[in-house]
Amino acid sequence: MTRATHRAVADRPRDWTDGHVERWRPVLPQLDPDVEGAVTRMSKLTRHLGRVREQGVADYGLQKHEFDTLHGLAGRGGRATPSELRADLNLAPASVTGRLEALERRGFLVRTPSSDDRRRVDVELTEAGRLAWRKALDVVGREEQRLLGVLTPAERRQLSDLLRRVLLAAEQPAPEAGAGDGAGAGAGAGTGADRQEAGGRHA
Amino acid sequence: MTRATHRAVADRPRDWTDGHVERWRPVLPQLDPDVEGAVTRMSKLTRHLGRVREQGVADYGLQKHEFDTLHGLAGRGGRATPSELRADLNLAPASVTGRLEALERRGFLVRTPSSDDRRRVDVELTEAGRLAWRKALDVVGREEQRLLGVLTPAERRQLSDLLRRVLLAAEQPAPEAGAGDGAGAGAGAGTGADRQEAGGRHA
DNA sequence: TACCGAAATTTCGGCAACGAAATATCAGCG
DNA sequence: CGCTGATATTTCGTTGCCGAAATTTCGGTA
Repeated sequence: MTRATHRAVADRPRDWTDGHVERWRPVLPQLDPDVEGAVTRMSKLTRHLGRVREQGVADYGLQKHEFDTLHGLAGRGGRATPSELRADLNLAPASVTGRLEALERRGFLVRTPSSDDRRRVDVELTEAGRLAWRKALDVVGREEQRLLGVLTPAERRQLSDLLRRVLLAAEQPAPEAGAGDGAGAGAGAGTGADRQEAGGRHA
Repeated sequence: MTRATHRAVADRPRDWTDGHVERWRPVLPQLDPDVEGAVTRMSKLTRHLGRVREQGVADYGLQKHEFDTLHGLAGRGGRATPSELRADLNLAPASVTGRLEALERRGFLVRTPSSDDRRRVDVELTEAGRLAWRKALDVVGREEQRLLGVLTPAERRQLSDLLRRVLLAAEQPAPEAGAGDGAGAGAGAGTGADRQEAGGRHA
């Protein structure tokens, strides 16, 4: 694909990540720029969206994590167990408790012990909760749409498909290091750098 | 590798996100599955890599955020100012101070007031720091390589390119809500769900 | 019925990140 | 030279998240 059938690489506009990867080149030449670039961009984008959510949602008296919790709950139809939320929101169990407690105090949801299985708790969105969620919803979605909107529908599909394949690999247990060990690997050292929680505020 | 690029949609293996998006469908039908899918997957992948970094790096006596800091420093050739690190790692200024202090105590870096501009501080990687970074490096890169390795080089390039276009949009100030406003938007509500970064903790 | 391992949720202790304000220094200008 | 606004970094106080342990309940088995 070095074929350069279309536009020369140099002509394309560069984003922050291009510069970032370039700075790394001399330090770790064996690093694959596309692996590095893709991973870094995903991190930055995730971060960026998080920040937007934080700000946009603030106008409705919510914090990002509060909105996310309500959102996760709404996604389950307004009813869920802490365990389901824990999975959807990708949190430690202890964190779920904290979030639910705060939201319950604000009257956005109710927790009731499940009669069916008394280890469980049923979490349910209240009318106030659904309303708060609803109002903040558009703001959040608008940014995702604005960003992903620069791609054609076909390209979005393509992006999503590529990512699915990567994620399927991620969902597999990982083959235990041992093997190649330190030496070989050669892999692109994970830029860890900006990635990680640091990630995304733009520019 | 991975030759089977095409295959009926129905035949393709499903990842966690497929189920997630599917659950959302009835709640927000106007949501674009590909926007939602892509965003969710990026978030999950970022999260996953963070987790791997956390674990892998632990074998070398480092925590994710410590490694990331050393990594960012190494990426600048071993010398940088707190401000540069703040930008690369995308942290609040206060967080940088905390990280540097901890790493300095461990002898992985040194901070010295810049003689040139006395507001500044020069941060420099020590030999011990570079060594710790170096040893943990392979572990981290291996996972990125494993995951992105399921794509062909051309596909990786494609992924990186698609993301660059999205990020370029993100790097632009955002067009101030007001405009189209509420109505349209319809966009895919930010699944907020698992997205959002918790912030890493130690091993 | 009594017991045992597994599962769901909460409590506890500690840590890192953040926002805001403080401190020190620089650069420009009358 | 001394004032003013901007920049770099640190300090302070708060908060959410996490890991581990505790608690309660379930499901199966003798």
